[in-house]
Amino acid sequence: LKYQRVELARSETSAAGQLDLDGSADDHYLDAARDALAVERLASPMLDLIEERSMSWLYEELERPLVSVLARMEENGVGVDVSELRRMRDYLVSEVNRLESEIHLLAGREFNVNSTKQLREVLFDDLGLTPQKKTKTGYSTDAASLEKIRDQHEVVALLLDYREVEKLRSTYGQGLLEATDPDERIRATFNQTVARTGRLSSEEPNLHNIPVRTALGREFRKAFIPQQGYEFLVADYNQIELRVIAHLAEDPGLISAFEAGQDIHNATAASIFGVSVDGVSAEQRSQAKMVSYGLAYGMESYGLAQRLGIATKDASEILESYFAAFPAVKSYMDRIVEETKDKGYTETVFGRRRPIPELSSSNFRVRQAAERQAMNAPIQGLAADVFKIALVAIDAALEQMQSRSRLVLQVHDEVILEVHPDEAETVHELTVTNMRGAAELRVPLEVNIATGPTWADAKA
DNA sequence: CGGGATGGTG
DNA sequence: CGTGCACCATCCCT
Repeated sequence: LKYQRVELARSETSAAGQLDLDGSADDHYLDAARDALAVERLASPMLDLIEERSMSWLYEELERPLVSVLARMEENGVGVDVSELRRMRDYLVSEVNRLESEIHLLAGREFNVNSTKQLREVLFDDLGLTPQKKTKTGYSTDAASLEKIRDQHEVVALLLDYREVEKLRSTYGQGLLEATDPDERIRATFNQTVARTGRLSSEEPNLHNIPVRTALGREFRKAFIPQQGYEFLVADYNQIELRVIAHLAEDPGLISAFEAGQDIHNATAASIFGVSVDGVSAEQRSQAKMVSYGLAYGMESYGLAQRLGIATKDASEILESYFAAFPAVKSYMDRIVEETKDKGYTETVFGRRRPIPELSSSNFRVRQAAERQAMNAPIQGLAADVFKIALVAIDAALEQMQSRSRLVLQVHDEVILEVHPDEAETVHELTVTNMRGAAELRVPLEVNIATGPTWADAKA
């Protein structure tokens, strides 16, 4: 147990024995006593460090108040419709069984479909299909690789279906039921000090990755419900990371698109492909979306090509067009990498730091990964700051009005409340106001908001 | 137990 | 040559 200038040696724990009044010494008490001692010893030097690094606002006004907000959310938990969950699990179990049998039939033998090792043998040895990329242990069987050999054998499409259904069955069907308390609520742990960018994370269970992209997966959101007589209110930031990029890069084109309230992906596509905003095709909009998000993470033409299913050369042209249309974004990315190299860490306007020492690595790959982190951390970090400010403010506003409505979930840029009908209008209003007003960026913050009887229904 | 592969979210 | 950030859970396998 060691931190900076303070070290609490193992021997110190013997002093904790003094708390053991009845003599029935127990590891549990020793641990608690050691924790208490550690806090006592660490508080002062750590507060000094916070002050020294000008992080007092971040700590006193944001992170510390957030502790009790998250504690309340954890304690409340979120309601689930257990019979709906069971129905889904049962359906998924039967589908998995059906697909497994069909796969065994087509493969010509029984094997564990969940074992990549066995699956590899079946696909590439028995059936002689064409391997795509490699992993550390052999040929890859991931979805992208299977997609490329879909036409070589009819079992491949079934495998892709199987993977989707088995994922939903195990992680969500079975997993969420096992995580449900007797009062039919799920209580996750929200970690405040795990994600290096300042985001929150959720574990046991992870409520930050409940499916939404496929129709079948999205069904799980129907099982998340408010307490009897209440309604869900879901509010999320519209394009917060792209707005943060516009803010940080001070890019005139991005800023004016957001100020004009344009559909940002349409506007981006129009700029990249040199067409009018009305003349953007669905494919162009979709490609523009991939470019916008990809670049926030330092994606290169190869990666873009993989995701768009086009030639690297074409992807490279699209990227060039993007940076030509939004030149400030390019210079911002270059600038932030250099700055981070000098300082050794990235920093958000609210003072949140992320050290990135690997920027000086002699290993090219490590250094390149570090550069991408340096590009991404200020963006994801500032978005996280803004979101946390809103969360604390919403909670304070609810507290102040002695509300019966309460926060039950948050997912990076989205908050979910269960709202008492009498408070619907007030809570709607305070949620939007506090989210929009969380920070003053060079572009407006917009919030989508909707209500409904389940998480699935509360989508605008 | 822990690493690797895979895949779910923002 | 390798190729997008941040997480967490499940399953296999050693």
